[in-house]
Amino acid sequence: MITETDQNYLKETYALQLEHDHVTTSMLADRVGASAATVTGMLKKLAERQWVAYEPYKGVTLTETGRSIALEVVRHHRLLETYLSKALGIPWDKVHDEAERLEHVISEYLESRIDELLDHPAIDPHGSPIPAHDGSIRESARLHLTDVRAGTDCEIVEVSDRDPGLLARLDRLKLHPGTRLQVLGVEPIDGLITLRVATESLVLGSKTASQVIVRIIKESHHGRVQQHH
Amino acid sequence: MITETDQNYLKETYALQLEHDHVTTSMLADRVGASAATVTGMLKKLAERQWVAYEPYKGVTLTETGRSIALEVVRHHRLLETYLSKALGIPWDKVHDEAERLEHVISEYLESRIDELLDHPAIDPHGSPIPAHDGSIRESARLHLTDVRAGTDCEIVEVSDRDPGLLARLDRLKLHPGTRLQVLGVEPIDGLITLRVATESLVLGSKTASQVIVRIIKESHHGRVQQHH
DNA sequence: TTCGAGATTTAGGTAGTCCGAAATCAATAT
DNA sequence: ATATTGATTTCGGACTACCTAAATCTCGAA
Repeated sequence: MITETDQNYLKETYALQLEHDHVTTSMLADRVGASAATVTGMLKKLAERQWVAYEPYKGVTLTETGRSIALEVVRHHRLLETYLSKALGIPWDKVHDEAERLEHVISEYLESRIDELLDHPAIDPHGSPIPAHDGSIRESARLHLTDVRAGTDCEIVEVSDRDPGLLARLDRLKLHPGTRLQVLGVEPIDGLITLRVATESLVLGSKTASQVIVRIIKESHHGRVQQHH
Repeated sequence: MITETDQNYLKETYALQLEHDHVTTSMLADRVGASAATVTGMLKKLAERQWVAYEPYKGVTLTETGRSIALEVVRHHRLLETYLSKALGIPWDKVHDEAERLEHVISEYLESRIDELLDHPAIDPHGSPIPAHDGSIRESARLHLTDVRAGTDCEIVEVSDRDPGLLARLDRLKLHPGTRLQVLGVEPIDGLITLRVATESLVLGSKTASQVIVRIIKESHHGRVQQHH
């Protein structure tokens, strides 16, 4: 039997694999909010059940089975976020925490009712793609705002949903998925990024900017886009 | 910290107290789906936390604190059933199981959004009263259809929500909260009850009839209403 | 009033998830 | 090549919720 804990470990492993090519015990410990010792134990269990490939001291990778379990949970999470936002009018900085608990308990039947009612949405309120029922998902390139050169025109594609404070702030600054912006400058030491959004200009710290994923509309002439390390 | 298990034990104890004046270990074991031994252990724990008064070999009673925890869970359950039925169009024989899992994980905030959206409903789809936010609830007299004399006119007030098969059957027979009916006869040995609903007449077994709660509209002349044992 | 039958509790055990502390490993700097 | 450091695993232990089997209690029938 699969528990909520299992689902969370697999879901976070999936999320970490998108951002890093190597997922470690401590990264997972940080995400699931348990000690490294606990995570080691859980990874052994998950490996036994063939949901992850686990190499002690090396790290962890989802198996095909593990990935599809993770995607099912992610689908629940993102459908719920979308539903809570659209149907119940719950603000976007509150939907994540609620969905985090609901995602484990809704039936496949309720999932499909919600999906129909929303007319099979493709993205959630934070711009993240919602996996289809069959587990297919378009994982976009994930270009972080911190990695964009000065002079480039972009559109916000996705913002991290896990920090309500960040979301409330982005909301006040009118930075949402779909928002167009131009990177005016990148301050090299502290990584401060100056943006123009509509007619206003504003400055973001690198912590905030790293949580914003964009796609390029018009490249700067003066150089190439840096890759996210 | 209060767990989902705690909530379930308290909720079922509350439900049993409405139907019986004495709640025993085995009744609770049956409801929560655990062995009697497990229930004994849990009752000791719940008593320690002052949520129930527990007298070994005698039975269990909710304390004031325990009752208000139970009512909070019941409120979640019934609001969710109502929401799933009205907003999502989920049939009434499916809402119970779904609500059973959701009731433990919705926030107070989501609870109040749902309550507002439904315009503070007083009863759920099965006719059960929804406790108010402050824990107040009108617990009606609970007269079972099995205890009504022949010749009496009644209206269905409430039907048990926990057996989907029963609900599907009642639905086919058009027996819902609000339905008017007349008891034509009670067969004394097997307890078969003959009803007239609108222009049709039908026969119910006592198992089914015991799950239907009615209120009397016009008493039979020929005797008094028997009390539920 | 004693005896059972049935209900209940006690005893002993399992599985899952977590912890801190100690031991071990890997990778880097010297 | 080795020592150190930081990450990781191992170890021993805690807690919750569950089980079965055995012991115990309660209460009604004889």
